[in-house]
Amino acid sequence: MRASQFFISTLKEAPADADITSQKLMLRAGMIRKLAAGIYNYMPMGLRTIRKIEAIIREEMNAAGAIECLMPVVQPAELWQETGRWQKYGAELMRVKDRHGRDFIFQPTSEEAITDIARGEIKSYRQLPVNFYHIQTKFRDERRPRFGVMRGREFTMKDAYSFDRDEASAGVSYDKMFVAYHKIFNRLGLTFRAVKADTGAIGGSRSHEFQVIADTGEDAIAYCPTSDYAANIELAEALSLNASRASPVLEFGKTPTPGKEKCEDVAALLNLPLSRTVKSIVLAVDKADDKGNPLPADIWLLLIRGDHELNEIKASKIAGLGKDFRFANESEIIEHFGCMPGYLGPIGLKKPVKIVADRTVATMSDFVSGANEEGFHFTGMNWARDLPEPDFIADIRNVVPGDPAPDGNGVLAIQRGIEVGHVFYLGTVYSKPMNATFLGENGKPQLLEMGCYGIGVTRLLGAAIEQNHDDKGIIWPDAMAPFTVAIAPMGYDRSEMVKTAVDTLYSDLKLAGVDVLLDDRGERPGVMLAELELIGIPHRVVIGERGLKDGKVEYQHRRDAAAAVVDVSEIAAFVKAKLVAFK
RNA sequence: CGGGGCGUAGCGCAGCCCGGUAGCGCGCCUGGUUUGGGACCAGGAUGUCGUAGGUUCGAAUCCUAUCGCCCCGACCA
Repeated sequence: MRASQFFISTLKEAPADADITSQKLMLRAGMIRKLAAGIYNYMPMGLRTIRKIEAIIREEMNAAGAIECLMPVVQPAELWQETGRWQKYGAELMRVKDRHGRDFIFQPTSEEAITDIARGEIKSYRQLPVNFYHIQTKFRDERRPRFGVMRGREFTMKDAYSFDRDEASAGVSYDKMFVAYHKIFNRLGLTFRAVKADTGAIGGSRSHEFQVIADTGEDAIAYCPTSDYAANIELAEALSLNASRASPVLEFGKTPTPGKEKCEDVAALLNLPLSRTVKSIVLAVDKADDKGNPLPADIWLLLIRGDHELNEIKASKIAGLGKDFRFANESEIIEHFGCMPGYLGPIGLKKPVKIVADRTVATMSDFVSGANEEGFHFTGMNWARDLPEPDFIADIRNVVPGDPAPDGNGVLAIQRGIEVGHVFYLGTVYSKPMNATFLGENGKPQLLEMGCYGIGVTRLLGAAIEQNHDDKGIIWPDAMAPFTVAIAPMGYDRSEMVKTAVDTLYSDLKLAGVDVLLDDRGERPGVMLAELELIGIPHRVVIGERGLKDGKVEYQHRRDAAAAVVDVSEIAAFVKAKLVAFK
């Protein structure tokens, strides 16, 4: 492609409403333009990258036996009412009425539509297994769109849905996708990690997220460098840090701690490590009588070691506490503890509360906790001796670096990631309400076993940039780059020597099928080079009279600190040898 | 949805407090000189100051409403 025949539109300064690096760079490089909050135009440069990502996804999905189809963006409400998601999905589901007043939605995902296809078309076990996918525009009316294309409202997603005769077969389908996803993200040239993920309301055990590693990621990943354990921190299991509970050594006592409301302050005052303190977190679960009138909320006390953090997802899995807990308000706390937050603890309650101790807390001895009296903490507290054993012992904290790995093969480390893919075993969650059945070998109808598999195509652009950029701009992996090679002529229109060398290389690379951009716009060198770097084309050849006099041109990878001088006669072969596609 | 902030030229911003001819940098257009790291000189174009009301002789500026956008949080997965 000649740049003069293409559309390059860069910005020296990023628009003020861009917040993160990838969004700023995509705007500056002219890949996207914002149309509304969370809604973007994809400019020619950006679309080239999207198409490259899609092509790789298609190839690998097809290779894994999935079959492409295309479901509409606008779907009738009835399907969503069948599964109950018309209500459950909430305001994030974009609803629209047609001219007759009939309800439709903009698809945020396509389980309903594909299940409707499946129940109509799949009649026999002989048609199974089958996996359909499409690459289609999604719309989720996010409360707060942000991070550019990484959390937009409109985005492109590849979503695949597998149908199987039984759970064992569904597991095979799942594993195929798991492998295909590794191939896709490897081919895209990204550093990523497949991590165990929370299965949320759907339940079940099979769910993995594919996280692109980047410090700016929204998700925290716990992994074990010496084994293959990796999980989203929401899910990563925290073992007790004490092998067993040590025998009490200290006397139980009350210590004045005026003004020391945080564990850190109390530990400092008492000259104890933070790991000897226990913090109290008070949660409430609202109750109502048969008529829906509110009753006093159930109050729960969660105990976490002073240097740990509550994991709300884990807490929500405690029987009785459930998903609908909230933090208790001040009056509830005073009513049950007789004290304001800051000095709360499990001893000396005014009213009974349910006490949950984190696994580590349950094995602590001689610990420090609030005395339920302003300005005082208890020290030398011991389970059984000074207070009853906790009602519940559970894993309710986030793992921290250095924790033992749950698989017993080392210690955990934590890094941040951007979720770009998710594979999920669904079971019959959708086939059941929609009555999607097939006839089994026994001639009887059975529910289809399903799995779903998503890849955020447009989010991948942002994730790749978050992972691969420097202060000059984007550094695309070869497979995603809008152009793989840039030729930067110094004086294309002024020097016959330059023009000849440039044109020769350009046609040679084009003939070889390389995606090459010839910058023939006549920009000054500084502008041209700065823009090519901003756009992030990974390979660049600079050709000017200065070098050609000695028969030399320059090659530089976007990550190289300096250019390599290459014989003009060898440059085409030299470049091809550098390309991932030719390796 | 709660809290905070911002809407002035394509982009980045000043002007607003204290009402009186709408500005700066970049970009853009024309001509010239330049051409190996975001050139220089000369000339030029571009705004219903987000929108609608109100106050006033007079509103970008003060008041009210409204829309849009951004940030933090909550929510969602």
